[in-house]
Amino acid sequence: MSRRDDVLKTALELLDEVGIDDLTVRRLADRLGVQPGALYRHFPSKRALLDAMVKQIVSTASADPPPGGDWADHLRAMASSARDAMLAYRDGARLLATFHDPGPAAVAAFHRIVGLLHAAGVPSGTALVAVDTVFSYVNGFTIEEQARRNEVPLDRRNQDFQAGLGLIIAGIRAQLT
Amino acid sequence: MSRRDDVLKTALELLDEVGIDDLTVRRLADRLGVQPGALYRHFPSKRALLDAMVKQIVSTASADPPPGGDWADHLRAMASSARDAMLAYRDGARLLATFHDPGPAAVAAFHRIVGLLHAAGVPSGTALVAVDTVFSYVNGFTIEEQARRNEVPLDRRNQDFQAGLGLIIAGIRAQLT
DNA sequence: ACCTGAACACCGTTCAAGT
DNA sequence: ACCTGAACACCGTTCAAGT
Repeated sequence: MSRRDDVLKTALELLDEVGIDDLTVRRLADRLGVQPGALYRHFPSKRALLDAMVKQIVSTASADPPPGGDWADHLRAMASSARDAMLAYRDGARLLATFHDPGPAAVAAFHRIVGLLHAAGVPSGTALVAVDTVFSYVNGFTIEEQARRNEVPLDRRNQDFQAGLGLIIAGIRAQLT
Repeated sequence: MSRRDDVLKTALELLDEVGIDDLTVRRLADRLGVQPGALYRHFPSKRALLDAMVKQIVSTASADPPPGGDWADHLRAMASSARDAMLAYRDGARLLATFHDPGPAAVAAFHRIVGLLHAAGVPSGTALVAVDTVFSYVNGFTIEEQARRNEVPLDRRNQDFQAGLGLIIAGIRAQLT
């Protein structure tokens, strides 16, 4: 574990404790027992640190499809996995939303699920819209649930999330030839 | 026009020019030709100013349903109107996402459209999920399109937005009794 | 009623210098 | 390689004092 990884790990812990608005270079330095300027030996800027945090969070969203599932199962698994990754840290969804530039793994996963829908009978244009729509929904839903922290119990939020997802999947199913 | 309204109007102009990350009390004071502390005569905090900006933006989202339209037309009109309100200012969606204490007008509009779906044959639980899903989608979509500024032409974004919305509406339609 | 002047406790960032 | 010390240009906020 390099010092850089140590800084990154501590930054994620701090994010989870204080939220993104109070995630400060100086606070992070304090927690590491170091002067603020010392962090710039490991990351060229705060933005670069945030990017590394995003990359770390995104990497936890496993893209493994459930074996034997149909396209709807894959779509549900992918959406749930994305949401879970964001929920793992306080303000995770907001952090990812400000970030632009999906990594090659995310792009690959995106195209794979689009191909799956196409193979299942959805016109490829519609398949693209469908996957985009699901991700807009996941991001919007998760940002909102994290904004209202603990206001609604997790069980209920999970239920609502699946219900909305089911609605979109029903809409996709209606486009099947 | 009170001085408070003048400050609010200038704040919205500044937001549109520099974005929410560079919207600063000091910059705003500078533009108003005033010392930073003077703004606290009109708003108790920056957060209160942002809240007022949100309220102003939300108020432009007209809740008038199109005359003679069915529930799908109403839902489309409401979703488009919400998106248009956010698009009116740079980072509008992000600004609304961080706060979004829905005013009584928004709550009323929400319940009205839920009632419409219910009257059209959607079970009331499903109607609630449907409207929530549409708003999660609208927020997620608009945050993303504003994050990638000008990368995609507006015509294309409008098309994509309507396509995704159509998918969700098709899903709702599939739940009609 | 509205603003100034001046302070306070913060912020991200840079860089010569130390080990 | 990693960090200190010290500075720089910024933040939001407060408040006595002016008009």
